[in-house]
Amino acid sequence: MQYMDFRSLTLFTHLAKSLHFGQTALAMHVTASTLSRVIQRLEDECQCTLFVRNNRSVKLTHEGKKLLSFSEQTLQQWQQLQAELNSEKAVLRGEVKMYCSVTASQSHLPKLLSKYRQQHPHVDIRLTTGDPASSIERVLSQQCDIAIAIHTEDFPNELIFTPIDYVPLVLITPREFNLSQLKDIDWQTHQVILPEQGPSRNIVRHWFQTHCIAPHIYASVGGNEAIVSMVALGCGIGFVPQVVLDHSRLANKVNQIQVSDISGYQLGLTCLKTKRSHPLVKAMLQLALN
Amino acid sequence: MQYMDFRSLTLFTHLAKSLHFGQTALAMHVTASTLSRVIQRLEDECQCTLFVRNNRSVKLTHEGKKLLSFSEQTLQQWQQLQAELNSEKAVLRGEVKMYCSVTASQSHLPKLLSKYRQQHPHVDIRLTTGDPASSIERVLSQQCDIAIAIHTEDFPNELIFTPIDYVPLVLITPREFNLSQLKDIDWQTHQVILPEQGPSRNIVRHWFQTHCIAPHIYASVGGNEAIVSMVALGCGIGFVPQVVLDHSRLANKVNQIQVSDISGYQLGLTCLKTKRSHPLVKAMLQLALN
DNA sequence: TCCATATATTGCATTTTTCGCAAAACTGTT
DNA sequence: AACAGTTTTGCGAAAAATGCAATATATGGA
Repeated sequence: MQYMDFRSLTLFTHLAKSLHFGQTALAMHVTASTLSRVIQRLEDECQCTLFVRNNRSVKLTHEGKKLLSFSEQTLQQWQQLQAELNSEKAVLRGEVKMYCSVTASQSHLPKLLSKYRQQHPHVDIRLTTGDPASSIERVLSQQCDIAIAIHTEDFPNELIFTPIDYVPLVLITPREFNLSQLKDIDWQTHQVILPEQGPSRNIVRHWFQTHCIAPHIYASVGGNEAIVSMVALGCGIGFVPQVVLDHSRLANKVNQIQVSDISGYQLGLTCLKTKRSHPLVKAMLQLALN
Repeated sequence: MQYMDFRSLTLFTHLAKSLHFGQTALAMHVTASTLSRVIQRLEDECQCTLFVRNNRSVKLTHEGKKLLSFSEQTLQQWQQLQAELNSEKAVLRGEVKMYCSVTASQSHLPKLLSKYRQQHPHVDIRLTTGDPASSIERVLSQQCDIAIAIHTEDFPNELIFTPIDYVPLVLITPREFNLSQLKDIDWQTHQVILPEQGPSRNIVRHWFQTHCIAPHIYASVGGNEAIVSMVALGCGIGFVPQVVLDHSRLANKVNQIQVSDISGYQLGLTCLKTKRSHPLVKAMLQLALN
């Protein structure tokens, strides 16, 4: 007979909100298998079912809701106690080197950094921006401590990944083409601007493939901002991440078309596993979870 | 890096009140070594000292007090939640066989049983009374599920022991001898009634030994009640457990003398380790801890 | 209806953690 | 200085947790 612990409660709490084992497992840096067993143990200890789940859906039971309320309250009090106990000691000082794409530095970074600076005003943040594809390499080579990166299937095992946001891809068309729905598009006529590299490259290629479309390629360009520019100029149509568009000055020159069955990608913070417990890094990751 | 768990909190809470590793370890069925390390882990996680301790004294720090208050509150809420979750299921039914001495059945058992019956009215309790020395044997042979027993050094490993009370020994003298202080006693003159067997036998012998006293023995008798009788009759003086005296009708025929440096014994519940998790037994043990 | 896909769970080998015993270290007392 | 009572530590054994890979199962579409 084992005892309730705060880690299990944390996992439970996250799951109770996400209602998705895979996502919670990813966010909390465990495998789905581990998460599944943690929940099983919890149910064993509470002697009741917390989630009604088949392989397709996860729902919180009445008992689960009770535990959730207990759990949230307790964890919150625990955090507060910790804060009290470490109030003096925990004035974090030092330097954190970060890396992210130009886009991310405008979209997701500001909120994160402003919170961070507010909580830890004595920490210096050295930010480098550049090609998002380099994020992982930069972290691995320790050129930076934390990077904003995209989660891929072959994500290196020695890194941890903390999700920040899910970024969908949208199809954009020149405004003057006057296209507003997916079915308006004739893939034989309209030329397409593909991403030359980066994570969206494979996603887009895969999408064309499953739809048995052989697009007329106008150009393969590097950098999502460039795709927006070319589409805005009327060269063709293309897929870009939602955030890129949201922060583009050319957004009003194009039409957005939501494509339901194209997957986006998971944006998050990444750092070396070995640095996960480093106080400055830990504080940043913690922030991303809230 | 491990996480806070409710077992650690429970151990901590007990220790914070007993301020004695050995006692807490005994009460919570772990070794002192384990307890020590649990506390170390706790301190490690809180990043502060919870107890100032050398090998002679244990004191709760300011941080310790904060954690204690958190801990008590949380554990209490947890218990309540568990009660809510299991409210229907947990109507305990069945039979528990108990064994204890006649004295204990009058002194410590009533409170325990009345609480138990109140909480679990559908549980039948079969009580057998008899020689306290047989307690352990009865439990081992499964003639009973739980017994009130005295904790000894060579307590069997396959049993668990849950303390109920510490029973001091007192020196009693016939009222007419008019003795009220230890130093009034001339061990050359006054004859002594020794327990023939039982746990107090060794304690008393040891006490005489460390004080270099070779008592004049009037008689060795079996059963503490008998000692009280003989002392009351004026045959001599002797040591008996405080509880025995408190429940004796002859208490007013003798004088009590507190002897500071004679140890008493630990009274508690005992049962087979294997039965510890049996619901009916568990409920009883739980009761003894409060 | 059957298949492809997404998702939770389980078997198993490995790693990590915990436990208890015995010995050591420490401290106040005789 | 030896002792007695307590806490702590070293260490080997046992237990628990974890990740990977395989399995089971439900859902939606061809």
